[in-house]
Amino acid sequence: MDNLEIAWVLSRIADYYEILGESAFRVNAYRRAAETVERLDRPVAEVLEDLPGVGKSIRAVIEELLTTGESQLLRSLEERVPGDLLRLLDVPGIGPRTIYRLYTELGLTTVEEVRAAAEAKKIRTLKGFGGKVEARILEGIRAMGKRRERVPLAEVYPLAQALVAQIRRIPGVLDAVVGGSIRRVEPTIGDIDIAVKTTTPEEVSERIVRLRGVREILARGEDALSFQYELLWPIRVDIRFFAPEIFGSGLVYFTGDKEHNIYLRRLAKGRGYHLSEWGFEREADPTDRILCPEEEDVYRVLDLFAPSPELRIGDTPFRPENRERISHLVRLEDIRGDLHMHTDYSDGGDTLEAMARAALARGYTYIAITDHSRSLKVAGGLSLERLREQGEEIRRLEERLSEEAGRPFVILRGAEVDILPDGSLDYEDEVLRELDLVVASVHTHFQQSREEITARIVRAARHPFVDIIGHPTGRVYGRRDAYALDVEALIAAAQESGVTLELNSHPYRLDLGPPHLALAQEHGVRIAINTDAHNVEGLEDMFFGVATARKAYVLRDTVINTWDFPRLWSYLRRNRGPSPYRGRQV
DNA sequence: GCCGTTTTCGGCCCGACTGTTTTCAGTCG
Repeated sequence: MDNLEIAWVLSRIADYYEILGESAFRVNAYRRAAETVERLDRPVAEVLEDLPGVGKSIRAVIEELLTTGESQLLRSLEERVPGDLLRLLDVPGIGPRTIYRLYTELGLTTVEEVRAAAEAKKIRTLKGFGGKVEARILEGIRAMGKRRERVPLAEVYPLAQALVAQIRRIPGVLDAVVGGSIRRVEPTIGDIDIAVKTTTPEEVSERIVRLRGVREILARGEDALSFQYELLWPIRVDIRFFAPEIFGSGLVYFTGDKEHNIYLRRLAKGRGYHLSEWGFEREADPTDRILCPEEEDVYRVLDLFAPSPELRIGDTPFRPENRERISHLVRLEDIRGDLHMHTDYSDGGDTLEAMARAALARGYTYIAITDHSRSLKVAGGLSLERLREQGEEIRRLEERLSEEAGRPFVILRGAEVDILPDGSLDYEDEVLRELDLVVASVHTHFQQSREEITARIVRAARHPFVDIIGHPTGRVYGRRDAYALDVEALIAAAQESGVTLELNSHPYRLDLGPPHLALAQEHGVRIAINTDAHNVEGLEDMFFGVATARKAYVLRDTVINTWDFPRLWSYLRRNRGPSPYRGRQV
C-alpha cells in the first residue's frame, strides 16, 4: 500500500468521524495525519516512528494498512454509516452535520434517498432547515460528477492575472494581489483568491460583480465577495477587501497555506496575541492592537523572516534544517540560461532567431536549442540534414548576437532526442557526440509496464552522450498520468552516470515534482530547470520551475543552468571530449 | 487523537457569510 492510499484511508476515517459527530480535534488529527503522509517524499514505513501529528492510534492504523492492506477501524465506521452518504460531502454547502441529521433524523442512507426526500419537500421539516437548503441539496446532487475538480495552474494563471488586472483598474482599488494556491505556485488550483486593498469595499464590490464573466454570486458581505466566474469554463473566485493598514495581515491570511496560518496563529498565541487577518490583538487587552500594512510586519512581530509565497507550507520554512539553506535556494535571478526549447524547425511557433533574441533580452548568457528528433513525425522531428542546417544557422546567429550585445551569448546546438521503446536513442552516437547538448525524453509508448519503462529510461540515462532526461515522469496535469516509471531507480541511475534530471517548468508539467527533486538532490543528482518553450512567451515559464524547485529546497548549485558557461561546458564535454567547434573559453 | 523549556491533563487558529432565526450553527477557506 503506497502513501497516497494510506492518506486516502486516513482522510476517509476523518470524514466518518466528522459525520458521526466525533470531537473535531480527533477528526482534525486524522486529517492532518493524512496530509502529512501524502506529502512524504519516501515510503511512510521508513519514517513512521517520528512523524509529527502521528501518535499511537494513527500509527497503529497505518501499520495495519501496511501489513494487511485493510483497516478494521475504517470497516467498522463503514458499518456505522451505511450507504454512500459520504459522497454528499462533495456537495458545496452540505457538510458533515447536515449529513448526520439527514441520516439520524430522516433515516436517509443513500444519495438517491436524499434526492427523493428533497423532492418530496421532507427535508424542510427538520428544525433549522428551509427551502433553500433543499434546493441547494438538489442542485448539488445534480451537479455531482459533472463538477470539475482542481484545475491545472497552467489554465488558471493567465485567467487570474487578467481578472486581477481588471480589478486594479477599478476606482478606489489601491492594490489587488492574487493569493491562495496560485500565489503559492501549486500545480493545481481549486479557486481564485484575490486580496483587494481599498477603503471603499462596497463601491469596489459593486463594480466587480458587473465585470464580464461574473455569473452567480455565492456570497457577498462587507469584507468578502464570492462568485462563479466563467469565461471558457467555470471557476470560483473569492475576494477579500482589506483596508491599507491591515493589508499585510490580510494578504498573509489569504495566501496560506492553511497549515501555515495555523502555525503563525499558534505562535502568536504563545506570545499572548491573537492573530487574524485583522492583525494582532493582545489577548489580555483587545484594544492593544498591532496593525500590519505589509506582510513582513506580521512575520517581524513573530521574530520570523517572511518566506516567499511558494515556501509557505505549514511550518516548513522555519524548520532548522531548512532555515539554514533558505538563503542558498535557487532564485529566478540565478538562472543564466535555458537548456530546452523548440523553434519552427520542429513544432515550435517562433523562429530560431526570435527565440534566441528573447532569451538574450531576458539576460541569459547561454541557451540550448533542442528541437525534436527525426522519429517524432507529429512534431516535425529533424532529419540529419535539417539538424546540420540548423547547426550552421546557430553558429552564424551566435556570432551575430554576441557582437550586437557586446557580450558573449552562447547558443548550444542541441536536440530533444526521443527515447525509443527499447531505450535506444533516435540519433546515432556519432550525431549525439557532435551535438553540444542532448535532452533525452519519452514521447511515445507511454503505456509500457513499470519494468519496461524504467529499464527504457534508465538505459537512456546511462548513455554517455545524454546530458539531461527531459520531463522524467511524463505527467501532464489534467491530461495524462505519469508513466509507470520507478523514479527512485532513475535517480539511482542518474547518481551513477552523472546525467542531469530536468525540472520541466511548463505549468502543465512541473516535472519532476518537489518530493522527487528533494530526493534527487539528496543523492547528489544535478537538476536543470528548463522551460521546454515552444514560443517566445514560453520562456517566461521559468518562474514556475524555479518556484517548484524552491518548494523542494533545491540549492542554487544543484541547478546546472545557474552555473557560469565554462563550468556548464566542461560538464557537457565530460564524455564527449573536446569540441571541434568551440574552444574551452567563450 | 496529539502534544508538552509554560502542561502527562487540558488545551487544540480564526473570522466571514448564509439560512433560519431573533442569537446561532453550519459551512467554508
